[in-house]
Amino acid sequence: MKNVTIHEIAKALNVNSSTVSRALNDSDRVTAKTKRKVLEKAKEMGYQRNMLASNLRRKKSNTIGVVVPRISRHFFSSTIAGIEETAYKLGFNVIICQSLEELEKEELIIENLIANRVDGILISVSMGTKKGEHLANCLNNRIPVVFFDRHLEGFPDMGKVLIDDQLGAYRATEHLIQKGCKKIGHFSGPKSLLIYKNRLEGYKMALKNYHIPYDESYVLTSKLMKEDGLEMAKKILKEHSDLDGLFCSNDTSAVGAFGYFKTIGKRVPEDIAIVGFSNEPFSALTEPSLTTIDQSGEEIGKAACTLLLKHIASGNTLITNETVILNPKLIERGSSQRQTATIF
Amino acid sequence: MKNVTIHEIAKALNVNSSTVSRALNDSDRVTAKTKRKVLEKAKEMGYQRNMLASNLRRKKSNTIGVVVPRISRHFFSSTIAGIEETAYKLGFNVIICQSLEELEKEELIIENLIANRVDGILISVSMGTKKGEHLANCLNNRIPVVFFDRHLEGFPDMGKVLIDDQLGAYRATEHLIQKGCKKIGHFSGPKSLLIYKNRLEGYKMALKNYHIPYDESYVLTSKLMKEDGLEMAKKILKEHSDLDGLFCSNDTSAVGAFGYFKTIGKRVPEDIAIVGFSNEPFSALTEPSLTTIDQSGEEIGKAACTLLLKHIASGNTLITNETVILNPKLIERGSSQRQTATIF
DNA sequence: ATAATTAATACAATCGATTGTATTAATTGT
DNA sequence: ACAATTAATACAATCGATTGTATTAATTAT
Repeated sequence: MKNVTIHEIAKALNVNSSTVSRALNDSDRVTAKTKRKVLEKAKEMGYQRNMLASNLRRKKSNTIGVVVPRISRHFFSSTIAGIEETAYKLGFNVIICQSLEELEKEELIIENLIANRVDGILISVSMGTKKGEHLANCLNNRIPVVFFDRHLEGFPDMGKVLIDDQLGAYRATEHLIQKGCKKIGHFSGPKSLLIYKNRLEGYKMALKNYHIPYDESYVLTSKLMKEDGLEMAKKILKEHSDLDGLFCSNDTSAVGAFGYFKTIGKRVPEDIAIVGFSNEPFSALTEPSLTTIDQSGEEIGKAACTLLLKHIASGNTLITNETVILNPKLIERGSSQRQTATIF
Repeated sequence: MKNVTIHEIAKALNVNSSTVSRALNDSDRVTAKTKRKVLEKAKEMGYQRNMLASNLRRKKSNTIGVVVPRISRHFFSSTIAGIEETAYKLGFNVIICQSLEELEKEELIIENLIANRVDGILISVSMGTKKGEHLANCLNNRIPVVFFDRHLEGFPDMGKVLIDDQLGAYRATEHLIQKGCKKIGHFSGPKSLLIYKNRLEGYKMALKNYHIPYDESYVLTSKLMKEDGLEMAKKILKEHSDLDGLFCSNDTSAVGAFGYFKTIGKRVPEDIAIVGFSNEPFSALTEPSLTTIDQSGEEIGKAACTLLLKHIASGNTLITNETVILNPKLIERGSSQRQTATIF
């Protein structure tokens, strides 16, 4: 069975293919009656518009490319959910690609997205991405780029959607203080990553604001795996048996600490209140459930996609350093629900 | 800056665009010297091949469409990872779409994939998908379809990659028996879904094989949320205080049961051993960690993609009911590690 | 040295939809 | 009723790459 094109329809109806095209696109240059006839015939013949041809002619693909390090990470998949929802509403398709944290693959992906003439690109760069020539190349091809979450410095012509890590950490720490904690520890991550530096800053700032002295020995650094959490919990308790609150830079390490506290009979949250960071899906499932900071991947995705589509719609006036900073949200759960110390 | 096409390159080098095209495609109809010249010029001019034009002409998009209910579910995102890896190796692009469990959206997606002339479609149908006209329509357009995980009955011309749920459940139950459990409960899901029926069957079969009488009252049914797990745990213990093993049809409900057992002082695994199903990322993080059945999304994705690409490569000889059934794997963790009862 | 063969490149049609311009048909005004 | 205007449709070029066929150049054979 041959592929049905507008030309077949035109022939069958004895009209010109341009009329068919206009009818299918609901142009006002064609009568309602003709439209009806065309639509009918199209359905009858099982016509499926060829987007390749359409896109080629219009020089628009109505498609945006999304590049993330790894699709199976919850944060990214929820980001994608947000992007998809937004794009979908405006009739855009989404091509999703994963760099697997490798610059080389990321470069290939970008090359490919350009070749496919996407209308724009959303990217959260890989850990291996130090330089951004491949991204600059997008702009050369008049394809706007918006970073979300992980971004590169020095690209003023690209939009950015970031989360305020410092604020998130501040809120987490403040929450612990408001729950009556006086001796609050902090598990930090590799200082090479900006997010962990910012979270540490937020922690410090909250302490300062509430007149709690900052003590370096309350801050431990690791890769924040579950085992690290356990080890750090052990270590911090040995040094500070009076610990009554803990703010972890991610949920995984919080779960590790959790486990250790339980084995030695410390109760959570009665003896030690815990707040994590990220709101991983499992943090609602722990016992007690884990208070944490929600980065809302969905929100980030929506914001990034909105920013990108706005610029596409504006006919690609280059994005001059437009940066959206989102506020993370505290998700209060069991691990921090201790009776507030009565002050009066 | 104008978009560079093969024609610009041709003009610049004073050759014909067909020669440029062939040079770029490394055809043997053009001299090595000319190829070199063309490649050089192409790079110099910043040429980016227009895939839309190429695909239109070749009537191939080198792209496959993937449709899943929800990208943020770990199982699906790991499936996609497997698909991507396989497709990528063979030079195929992947368009990922989510139906959000709605037939209507799924239909739109399929429509769109056909319009974009994808070379094939991989789909795990939505819960709302009862009929498959939209999928039949793919075959009408000579686009092969392969189901993975969730499939529709009555489509002999589409490939299928499934997991043997019954076997998985059998292994889970057998494992509990081998760990010395005698009174094994089972949390089942909505019986409308085949997977839960099959898991129940596997549970029964294991009991039978090991001469343990099947008792209906040891099987509870729910939607398998965390709260359901907690409730069911409470209920089953009330009726059967001698419960010493529990096989849950998913990890989430297992975590719920977990929590309840702990609050009433039942130890896991010493008093009650637990096995879940799915190997969600959080199941390695619970305390103790959860023994479970791994469905290996990656494997399924790879298998499905391989099957599809095989048929695309074969020039779309229709897939006559090729079905691949994968074996789930038992992941032994803490929640089932009790000393094996000495028999002698 | 010329015919025969092969290699290298040029020409032109094609993929299917879109769109500016031209043409014909229908409507309105006077 | 005829010109003027507007509505509806037809024509033809275009998007950029591919590919079968034709042509020219280079090589080999006789």
